[in-house]
Amino acid sequence: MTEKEEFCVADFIQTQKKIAPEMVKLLMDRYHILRLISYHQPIGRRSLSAFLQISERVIRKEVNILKDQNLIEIKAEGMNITESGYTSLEVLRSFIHILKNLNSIEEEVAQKLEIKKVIVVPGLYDEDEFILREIGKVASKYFKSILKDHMIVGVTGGTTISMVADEMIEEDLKHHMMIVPARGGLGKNAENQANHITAKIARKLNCPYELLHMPDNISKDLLESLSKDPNTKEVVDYIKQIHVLLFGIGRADKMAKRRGLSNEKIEELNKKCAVAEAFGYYFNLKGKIIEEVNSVGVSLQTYKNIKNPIGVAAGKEKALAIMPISKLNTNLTLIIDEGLAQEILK
Amino acid sequence: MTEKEEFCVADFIQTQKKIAPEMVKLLMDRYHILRLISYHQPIGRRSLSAFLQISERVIRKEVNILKDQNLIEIKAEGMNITESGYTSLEVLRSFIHILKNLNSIEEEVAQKLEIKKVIVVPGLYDEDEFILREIGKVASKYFKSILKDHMIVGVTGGTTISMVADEMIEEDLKHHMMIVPARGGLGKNAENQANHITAKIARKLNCPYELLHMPDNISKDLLESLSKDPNTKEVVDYIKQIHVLLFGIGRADKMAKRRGLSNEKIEELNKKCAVAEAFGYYFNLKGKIIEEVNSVGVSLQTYKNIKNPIGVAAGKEKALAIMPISKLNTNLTLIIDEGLAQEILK
DNA sequence: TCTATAGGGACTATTTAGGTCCCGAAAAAC
DNA sequence: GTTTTTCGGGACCTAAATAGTCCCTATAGA
Repeated sequence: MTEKEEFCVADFIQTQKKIAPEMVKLLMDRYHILRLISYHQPIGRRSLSAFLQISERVIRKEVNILKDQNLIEIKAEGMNITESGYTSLEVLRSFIHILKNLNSIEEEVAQKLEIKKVIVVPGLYDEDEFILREIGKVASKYFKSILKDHMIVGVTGGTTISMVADEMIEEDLKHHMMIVPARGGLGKNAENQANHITAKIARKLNCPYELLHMPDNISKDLLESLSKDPNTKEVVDYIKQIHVLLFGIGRADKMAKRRGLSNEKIEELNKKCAVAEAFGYYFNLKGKIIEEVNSVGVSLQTYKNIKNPIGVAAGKEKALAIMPISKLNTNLTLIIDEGLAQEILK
Repeated sequence: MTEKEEFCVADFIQTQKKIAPEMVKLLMDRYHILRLISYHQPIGRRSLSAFLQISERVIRKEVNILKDQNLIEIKAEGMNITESGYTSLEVLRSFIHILKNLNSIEEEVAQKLEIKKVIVVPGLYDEDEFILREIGKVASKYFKSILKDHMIVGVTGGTTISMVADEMIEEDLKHHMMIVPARGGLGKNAENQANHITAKIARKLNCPYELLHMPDNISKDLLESLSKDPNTKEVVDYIKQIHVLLFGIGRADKMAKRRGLSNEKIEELNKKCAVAEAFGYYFNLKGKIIEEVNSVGVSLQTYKNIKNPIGVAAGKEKALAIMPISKLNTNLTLIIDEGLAQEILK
């Protein structure tokens, strides 16, 4: 969809919003119902009602309409979304985007943070954890759209980026790319390791990939000796040439905990007003480096030169962390949920 | 709006139709109300209710919503449409077009008649005479869109084409065109004369024009002597070079009456199954010429060579007349109302 | 000045939407 | 194989929104 087309569709939707304002709520409600069914299928009336805080009777009415339109199937074991329902959901996503005027919010955020592009996903992650899946869908779509031949792609870890990988639709792009983890191992959850995500994305896009077999948090001596390992060296060389970096944005406090820093260290970071963590650096609100951890991953200098950094984040609590990160590289594309976008604009 | 864009908008509308089917009636009703207000303003609740066959109470509710959206203004003397209302109406027109799937009907009609292009205007002229104004709007827009520099444009008479001229929006196209009447005087209504319409369109588009000072129906002797008149000759020469012809389509019987033919002649035409009249010729269903009237206007041969003939017609009764006319020149663009389109497809 | 038509208020009848409970069937758990 | 849970759907009643009706006052045009 080009910009101009979207504008034209926007005209239609704005006019409709004027002449039939009731429709907004109607569409949103049904969208939410359909979306939830697609996530939890097969699901029953009562569970839906509990999730959405809409009375069972109303759910029943709405669901019957969706059934009449062949968007869902109702069986004894619950409701399932149909093929037609899936495609409608896809279209509705853009619909809601325009309906909520998220385009202008995107522009505002981009302007405030002085970065290239912002994509806002409708919904509040803080109130609905499933928004993370939406973000994953949108981010993976955008990520795939900017991939080109012979690109070197880096990915970090974290639940958010893990979701991006999960929601990525398999597709053989036929590009000669290389996907590498942008940082070492961190924390205990195997699913959210950069290595694991790297492999998952590479499998979905049918791409070659390399893994980084070392912890993220590492002593200087060990870092040097490991760097002599030819395999590690290869990956580190790739990292230095990354064209596209898909990364999650972390709060300083939470990352410090996950890294297992000592309580004194955490206290110190707090005192110095560290709000964000990225690539082994801790930043204060103004983007100043407060603490630096030895890391084999992307260095600050490398990051600053990346052509296409894609930051993904969900939840209001990330607002402060985003501020300094966006100061590092103006090429940044940020993919966030609506709640976070509102928080940033405050 | 390009084809591709329309397709995209159509996607949105079809999806919306699925997920919120109630919206169709809602939009249509409000569109009709808004349209009627724009035609009759200032108009009151009760008159609107009588026109639309909707109870006064319902009109009142709908009208209040339109007022809340600033689409209309309500004063003591009646309701008036606002600027915002006008632009919404414009967008809604295309909206309804897609909603009713008129694109596919247009294609069907074009295929059946084997002509270049068909534009179907939503609504039934036979049930709502104001549809003629809609047709006028659409036809004048299309007419203007194909005009180019140095074109010679011909226009015929009739109520339909007169409406096209009325609804044409003034605009100085800066083209060096020449507008001429495509036929002589006919009948008694001054407003509907080709001359009058020619002058009106020329004034709206700020173009030079010529008039044809002679009756359409003329004896051979008189035709020859008048043709020697230098002014007449000039116009006749223009007519032979017409690039764009804007013409109405007439039923044989009605045109015969308007021409003032004798009852015997009319009877004769009836016997020979004349259904259509154009440029002084009477045709049967198969496109065969049944009767030829001496005429200074566009000859059959001239018509067949016109690059851009635009035929405009409203009402089911024109269906049979359209058949033979469309056989004469495959470049024909036909602009008709929905009811007539349905009739043609029967 | 009179009359026709305007919008708006108010009350009532009617329809529709929503809350609640129950039932039999079918999975799921045991 | 049996029990338990969860499913959709039917039934019924109340609350609420919607629509019908009538009346009033203001205003524009004859």
